[in-house]
Amino acid sequence: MDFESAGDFVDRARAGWERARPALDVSGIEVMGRISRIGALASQRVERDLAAAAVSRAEFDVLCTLARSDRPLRASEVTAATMLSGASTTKNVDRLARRGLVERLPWERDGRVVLMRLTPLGVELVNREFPHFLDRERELLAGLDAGEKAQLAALLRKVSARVEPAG
Amino acid sequence: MDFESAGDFVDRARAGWERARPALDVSGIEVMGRISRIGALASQRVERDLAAAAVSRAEFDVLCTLARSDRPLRASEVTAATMLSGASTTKNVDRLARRGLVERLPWERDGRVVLMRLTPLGVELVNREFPHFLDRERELLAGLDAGEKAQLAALLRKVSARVEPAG
DNA sequence: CATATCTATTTTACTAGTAAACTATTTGGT
DNA sequence: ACCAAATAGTTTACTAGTAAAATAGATATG
Repeated sequence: MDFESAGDFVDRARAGWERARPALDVSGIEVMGRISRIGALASQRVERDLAAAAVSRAEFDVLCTLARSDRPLRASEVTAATMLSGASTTKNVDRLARRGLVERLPWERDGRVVLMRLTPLGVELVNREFPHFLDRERELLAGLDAGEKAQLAALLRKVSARVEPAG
Repeated sequence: MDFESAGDFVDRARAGWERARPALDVSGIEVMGRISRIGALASQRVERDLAAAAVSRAEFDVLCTLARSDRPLRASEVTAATMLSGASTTKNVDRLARRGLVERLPWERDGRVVLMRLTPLGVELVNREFPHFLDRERELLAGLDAGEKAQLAALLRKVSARVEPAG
């Protein structure tokens, strides 16, 4: 097998390390290096797709989090789902609320809490854009057959279980 | 199998979508959703580890890119490896050069090009920190045996081949 | 051999994200 | 009931990243 032609970014990085630091076992980057790289590339593509709807990736994450919930969510629940800081949630929701895509509600049981939910306009945006998002994700995985996708998902779930803060 | 207890973040997201939008096939998120989530969590951990050396993740990426190369690299080559913009490379290298970890060289064959390489101090930092980085990556994958890691790496390489811009 | 065009990097002006301080509210101890 | 401590969210002050303009050098064409 021709090394250069078969190699992706991580194969090249690994070859570099093995030449530069032969004593180190760098095999660990085979998995995490690819996860970082694929994640970053996928994120860029999705961001470009979403430009049409004039929402950022982070804003879309907020919208999707609310869209798949069967009840209004607290700001802190949205923060946990999006992996951004609480301050970012405030900013993103401010912007989305100004555009009429999301609304804030008080919670009668605790005045500190702010509940958030999609407006009809927000629901409409998600109904329009989320299918395109799914198409893009399917396209990124088009090199794998159904069995490989299932295997990959199962292995990643196993990693996820260990990496998730509360898991 | 108890659904709630087995689920990671993506299992919960998928269950939400299946309740909220039963008509959509959201199985695509099983892979890309986990890649994004694991990537973001891993990135946070690594960033925290690197705080000890007072370098950011992005700066460490620059240092590692130079460390594994057998020749000085152009600014544009560093940019391609780090997945950030050219403007970011300038900023990161400015900071690293100010700290004496990296140096810029002119290239006699083309005056527009800037070559970059580690200083001895930069080499030292990578020699000290890169092993910790590898330890962290190994720890994140501790839930998998060697065969599973190899399988996961192979499947990710297949995705990578399709997603890489020039692949 | 000009000079227009292209290319590599840096600079500028701006946006997004964050940690820490702040505000408002609740809770628990007495 | 009162007040200290804890909690939820927002604001502030700052940093990192970017797109587009600017700079400087190379290349090609008449």
